[in-house]
Amino acid sequence: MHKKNKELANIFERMADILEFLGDNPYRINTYRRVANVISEMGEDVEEAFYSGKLQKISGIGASSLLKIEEFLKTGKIKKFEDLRKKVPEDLLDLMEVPGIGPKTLRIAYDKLGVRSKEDFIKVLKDGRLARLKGFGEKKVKNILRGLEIWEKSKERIFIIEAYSIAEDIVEYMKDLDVIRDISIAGSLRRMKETIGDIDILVSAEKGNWYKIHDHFVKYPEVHDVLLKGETKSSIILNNGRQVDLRTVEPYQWGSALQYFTGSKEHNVHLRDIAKNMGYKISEYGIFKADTEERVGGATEDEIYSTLGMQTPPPEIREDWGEIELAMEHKIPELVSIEDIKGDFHMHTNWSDGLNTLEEMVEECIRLGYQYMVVGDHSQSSRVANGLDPERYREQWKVIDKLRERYEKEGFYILKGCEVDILPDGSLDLPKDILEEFDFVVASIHSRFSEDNTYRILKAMENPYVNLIGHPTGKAYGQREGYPLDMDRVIEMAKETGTALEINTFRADISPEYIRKCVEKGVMMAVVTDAHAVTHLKYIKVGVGLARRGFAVPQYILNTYDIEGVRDFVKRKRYALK
DNA sequence: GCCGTTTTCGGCCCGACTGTTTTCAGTCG
Repeated sequence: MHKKNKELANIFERMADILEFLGDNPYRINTYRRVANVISEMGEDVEEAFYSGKLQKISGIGASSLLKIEEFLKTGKIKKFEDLRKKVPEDLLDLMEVPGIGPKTLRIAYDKLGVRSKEDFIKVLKDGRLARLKGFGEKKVKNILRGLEIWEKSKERIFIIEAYSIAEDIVEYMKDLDVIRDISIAGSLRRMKETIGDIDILVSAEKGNWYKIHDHFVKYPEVHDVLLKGETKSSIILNNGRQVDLRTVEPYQWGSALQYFTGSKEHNVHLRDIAKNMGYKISEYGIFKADTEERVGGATEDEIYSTLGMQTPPPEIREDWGEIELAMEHKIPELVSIEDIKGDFHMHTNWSDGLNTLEEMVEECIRLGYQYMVVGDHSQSSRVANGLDPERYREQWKVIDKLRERYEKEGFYILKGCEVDILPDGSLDLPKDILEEFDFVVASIHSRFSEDNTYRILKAMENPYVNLIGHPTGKAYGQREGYPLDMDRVIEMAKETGTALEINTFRADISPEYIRKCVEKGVMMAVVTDAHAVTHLKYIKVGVGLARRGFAVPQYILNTYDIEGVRDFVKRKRYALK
């Protein structure tokens, strides 16, 4: 994220916390949070947006916020924030994030027990002084202490792939019960957000079976702690520290509940606003006429949206970043889907740093229903990854040729490829004579991660044999921020040279905003797993989710083309640039 | 603090769960 966006968003978030502690108007507090959210999610530099006048047009950011933003951009500070922060100890604001602790609790501890720091607060929890106050008690204190433990453990959000596999396991476990009618992942995970807070799972069943379902849920073998257990909602903490929420609804409420719990919050707020203006009311129980309370739908998500005269936006784009307006005009295109994917362009075998053999990778690709795959082991300068020199690539090709004899009869194609290093000067780690023998070449940067690498990528794209730029931004989730990069120039050059850009499932290194830009400019992209093991390959559906968040249509996703289309793509660039 | 083809003032989502309560307050999503 752009640095100033982050700073500004934090300030607005902080001001909201302070105002909440002070007992200010909740709607003002909500506004501050909304502003923080818009700034952090807008995907472009807040300073540029301010001076281009774009920021002024965004609904939810009014005159007063704009003044504060301007003040920050000019002076680096906001006076109102400086004044406010003197009124509340920093420590107490941090504690507001802890599950079970809210502003009212802290305020009482502050006023009645003189609590000024985290240590003070833990002390009054443990010595029983808080428990003796009116409205408090043993259990409340115990809950807060447990909340503190959980908070320490899971401060960060989880990467989508980890969340996805946890959620899939639980869904499988829940399916043991035959009384469940529908079950789905909801929340930010269904929206395929790059990082996930809590995992939400939604179930529909006849009301009489709800108790049984929640009972089964809290007995999941990986449960460390049960936060709450009810007839409609339960929450558990797993041994790995992750929280999972389960909700139950009646089958006739399935669509409205799924819509509601998928969010995003911003999408739902906007949608409810539209519904209200049209004389409807939406809740997790259905869509109702506002005046008569008559229920007009809610069994499916489509019933909700179509009642409002809208297309149903795919979950991945429900972020209130323009999808609602498009849905009203019925202009959301058919986005790329997992069914469109005919192959994977980037994976490693045990010839370099992969875990599995070539044949094992082939078998899994066939199991996934692919028509082709690109074997893309590292090149020689990636020594830690056991990169291949030309001689070893040629040996690997002999193995591939053998496998081809067997599989091409079945209509499955193994493409000879590589992930060639882009060297510091932008040249490639392999000579021309071998490059031209590959069917498909991925080129990536694996060194000098802190420098501006724009020129290296631009130069690599000018090479007629480079078909795909691997993890273009260099970001590796949880390990590394990306290197400084002029992504707009990269996108332009990709268009000019006929090179594709990678949507890398395990790194999530290209943001939805840039994917959207690629689609607008007509730049080809490829969804890849960058799999280093057989078990990684199936997560391509997460990569497709990331692509969908960027409004990617099949036309600009290379995996949707058949083997001939892929070969044409490679040929076109070679002819054009040679 | 923000917004307005009903409004420039008066709304802004609201229901579930828990704990401490005898009817509700705080927190969460």
